[in-house]
Amino acid sequence: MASSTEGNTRPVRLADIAKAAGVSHGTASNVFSRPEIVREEVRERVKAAAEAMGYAGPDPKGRLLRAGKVNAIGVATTEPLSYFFEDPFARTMMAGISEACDATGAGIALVSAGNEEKLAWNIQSALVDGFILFCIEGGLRLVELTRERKLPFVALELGFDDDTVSAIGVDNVAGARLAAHHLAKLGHRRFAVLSLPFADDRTGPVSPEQVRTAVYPGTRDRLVGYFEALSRFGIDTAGIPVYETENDEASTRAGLETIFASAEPPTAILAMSDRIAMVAIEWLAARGIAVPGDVSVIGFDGVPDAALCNPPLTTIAQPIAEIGRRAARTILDFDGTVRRETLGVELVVRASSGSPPKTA
Amino acid sequence: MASSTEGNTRPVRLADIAKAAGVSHGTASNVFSRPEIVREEVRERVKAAAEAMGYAGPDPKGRLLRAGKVNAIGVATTEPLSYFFEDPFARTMMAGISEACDATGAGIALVSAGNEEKLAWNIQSALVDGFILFCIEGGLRLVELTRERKLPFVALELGFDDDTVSAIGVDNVAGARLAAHHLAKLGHRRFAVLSLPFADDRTGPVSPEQVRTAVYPGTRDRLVGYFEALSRFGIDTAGIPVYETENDEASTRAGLETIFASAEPPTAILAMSDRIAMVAIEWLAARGIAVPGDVSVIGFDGVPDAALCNPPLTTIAQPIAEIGRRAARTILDFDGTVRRETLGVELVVRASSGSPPKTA
DNA sequence: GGCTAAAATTGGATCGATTCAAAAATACAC
DNA sequence: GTGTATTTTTGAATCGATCCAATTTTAGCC
Repeated sequence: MASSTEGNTRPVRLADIAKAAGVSHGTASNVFSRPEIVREEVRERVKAAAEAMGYAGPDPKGRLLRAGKVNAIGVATTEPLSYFFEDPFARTMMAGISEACDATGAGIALVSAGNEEKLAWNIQSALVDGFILFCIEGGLRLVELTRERKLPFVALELGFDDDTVSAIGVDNVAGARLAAHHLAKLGHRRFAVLSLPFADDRTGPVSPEQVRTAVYPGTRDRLVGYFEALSRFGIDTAGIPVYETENDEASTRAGLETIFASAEPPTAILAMSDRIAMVAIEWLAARGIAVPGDVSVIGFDGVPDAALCNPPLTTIAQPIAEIGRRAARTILDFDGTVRRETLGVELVVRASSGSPPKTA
Repeated sequence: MASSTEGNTRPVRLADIAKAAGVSHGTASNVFSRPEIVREEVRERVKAAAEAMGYAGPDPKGRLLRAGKVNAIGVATTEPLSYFFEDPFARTMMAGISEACDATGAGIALVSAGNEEKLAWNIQSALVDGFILFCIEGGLRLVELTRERKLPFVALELGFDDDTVSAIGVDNVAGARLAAHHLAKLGHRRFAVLSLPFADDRTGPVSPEQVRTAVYPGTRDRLVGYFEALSRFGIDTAGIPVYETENDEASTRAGLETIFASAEPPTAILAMSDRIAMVAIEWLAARGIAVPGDVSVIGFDGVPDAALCNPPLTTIAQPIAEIGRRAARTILDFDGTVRRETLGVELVVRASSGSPPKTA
């Protein structure tokens, strides 16, 4: 109905209005991209023609090819797209990325896909100037896929061992050491670890052998840090149960069931993420186990929610938003070099950790 | 250093490897887009040439121009980009949009900008097949800007009066009626309204005159709903203080200060968003005013956080994620028609509302 | 009016691919 | 060995703009 929404046939190109206005396509182009260099009378004539023919303005598809730059950065993950809006860690990271993008006026393109094949296609065809990779599960594959594009990219979080890829993350060993040291110093001697995945698609108790061959360096480093600190307190780390979760509710609960089925349950839980820690706190509360009265819990990440849960979570805080900002800048100001940054972490003591019970 | 990251000179085009492999560019193109139709021997030769020359695969920029479809939908707002990841309402909406996009393999491009001019440019140059508009402040302008692109788009939330634009939202009048009715039925007689903006860049107490000329229909409708329901209880709506906030902490607090400075403060607060309501609850708690003992608070939206605050918030729940899903589908399955949908809302009674105090 | 400098306009080349009708190569049958 | 059917390959046309060197117009001045 309305003259503006024909919706059917619509091949109005710049060349069409150029012809209609009786000027060359060069001039027509200038009317839109550098209006100041075309004579007013001509400019108005072209604009009028554009208006009359329902021209939508220069099509960015055409401009893109010539210009080369998209002015958007892609953020990719193997998780579903909703991960970006639901996971607290991802959200905080995205807020940091957003900030850097806002500052330069760049856009953000979210890339993800259900299956491998679609993911590959989506990465190959994403219209972006570079990628930030959320290397959760399948991070290695994600890096490989992205490398094919030969665009700048930076891996987040899991410090990739591969020195040829740019990465920004934290010192996981140091952070984990801080966490374990905090609890050991409070007097704890019986620990359990609720871990992030060591490799793709695994879950369950972990043997030392499996730890050694861990695919995800971040997970491995955190465990190394825990054990290093505990060893210094004379604790036999070989006896500490390590349960691998998928950083979700179901697998964490399963881990807790296993761990607390033991004859000598732990008085302290080292959780490799705040999400795991918060599920643990909830599970313990539901079982009538006091936190930190009976069991202390420490998380890892320092997501905003951790301060709000009950009791507030003691955790190792990463500068999440800052990592995001730096990642975005790495792409935005790409200079052709590999950039690997390790940021510091911080122990944030809240109410979920305390001395072990006297009876224990 | 690494052969893959030269980063400097890199104009390897499909045509280059075609020449190197001694085939036409048509055949070279087929090797990547329809490998099954080219003879194996040739296919391998071309692939080898591509590998040798460090070809990154067909550049999507080139393909795009020919193909026409981007396979991504743009989500635009006048707020900063971080809004998508920080605001609970936006997040829930985005989760719904994500779901629909995941299902069809489409990507999401986030569009925003600090100032008007940049926003216009970003919308004009966004590489997307259509837009979903978060019409918060400046929604009208956003719609105008987007209309220029002549791509399918749908406005969210604020039921646009303009019947020529597709929109998905809820029945604000009905929802507000539900809210006011709930509180009035509990016995409340002294109300205050903490409102969303009525027009761009405003804040402060609102006169009836201003309400009538409200620019944002959503805000207006909610107020109409409140007043309608209260009138039925014989309450003089003209005496109800309406304070316009910007849906943020500062302006909401300012509103509360004003409202509770009155000689006869309200026993019930009608907040037009959960965010406002949650700030109000916090503010009241800090002043030692019991919720719902002294003052009842009801929100609007039904964001997930509302169930977790203390006390849990009574609110009017919109099917936020469903709105998002439908909006995305409207773009993805665009058929050239204007689509306007109004979804139902639901009163969710939690602990923030109760009978007014006896003394009042 | 004639001349020069400055401003505006032109139109071909380019960005990097895909498409498709026509031509060439190969396979098969007799 | 020839003719037909089938599979491959070719190369010009197209997608929609921007850029820029060359050309044409206009402006300014004597």
